[in-house]
Amino acid sequence: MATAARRGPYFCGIDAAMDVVAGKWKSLILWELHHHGIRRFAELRRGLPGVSEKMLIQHLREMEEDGLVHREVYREVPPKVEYSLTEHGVSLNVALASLGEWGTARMGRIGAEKISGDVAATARR
Amino acid sequence: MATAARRGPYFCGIDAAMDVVAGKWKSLILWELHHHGIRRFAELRRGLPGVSEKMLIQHLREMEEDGLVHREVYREVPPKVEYSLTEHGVSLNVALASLGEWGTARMGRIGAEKISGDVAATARR
DNA sequence: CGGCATCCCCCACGATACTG
DNA sequence: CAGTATCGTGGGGGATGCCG
Repeated sequence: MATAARRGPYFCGIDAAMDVVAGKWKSLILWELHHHGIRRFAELRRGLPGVSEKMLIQHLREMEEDGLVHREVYREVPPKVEYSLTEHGVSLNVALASLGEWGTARMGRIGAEKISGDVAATARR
Repeated sequence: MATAARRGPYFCGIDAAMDVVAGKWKSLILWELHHHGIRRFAELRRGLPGVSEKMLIQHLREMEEDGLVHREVYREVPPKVEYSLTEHGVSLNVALASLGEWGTARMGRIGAEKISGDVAATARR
């Protein structure tokens, strides 16, 4: 069963926000959806090298439950499902922007490498 | 041995930032140190109800290794150790501010409760 | 006071296989 | 294509006890 966020009680706002973003891939899913607007399941998979099918769907479901992601199902053959950010999800991404800049600066500071596009999934421990 | 951040490679800045903040209490430690400036070990413990001694010291060491926290040891009897944020740690906290506001807003949205205590009580705007 | 050492548990996460 | 189902595991994290 998907657990999603524990929904409190929290120590403070950061605690509540981290709860929703906790999970190995959630912030990356946010990032991916933010930059592409709408993405199909397979597109998301390709955008997140190394993610397993199971974790991707699980995180997506939890984020949907938390009101961050919208899931649109098209009853066709072959199946087609589109994921996008809700208003709430967009606002979270905006709030994450400054953190992203900090992280980028830190990467330069410590000389960390960046995973570009479809470079090896194995790069990630 | 403490692992601290994996130090890359990363997908993006958010990835790098989340890596450093990942851990059940790290963001809360940041918050606590930010609002009190300098704190002794026992003070931090009291400010984070529920944290175990082991996790607190482990997270503090990792954050020190990541350059976020400064550890000042006084060779006295009884022992005295003071923790504070480095410049880098302060900048991370600044970057976390907007996320904290988002989380606070979300708490209202979903009707989550707040853990009352030193951390929450000292939060002011 | 401020740690470090140990034991142990749970579950987030991964791998694999199958389905509408 | 977009999922389910199931099993196994690593390590994050809790509890407890000892030490300078």
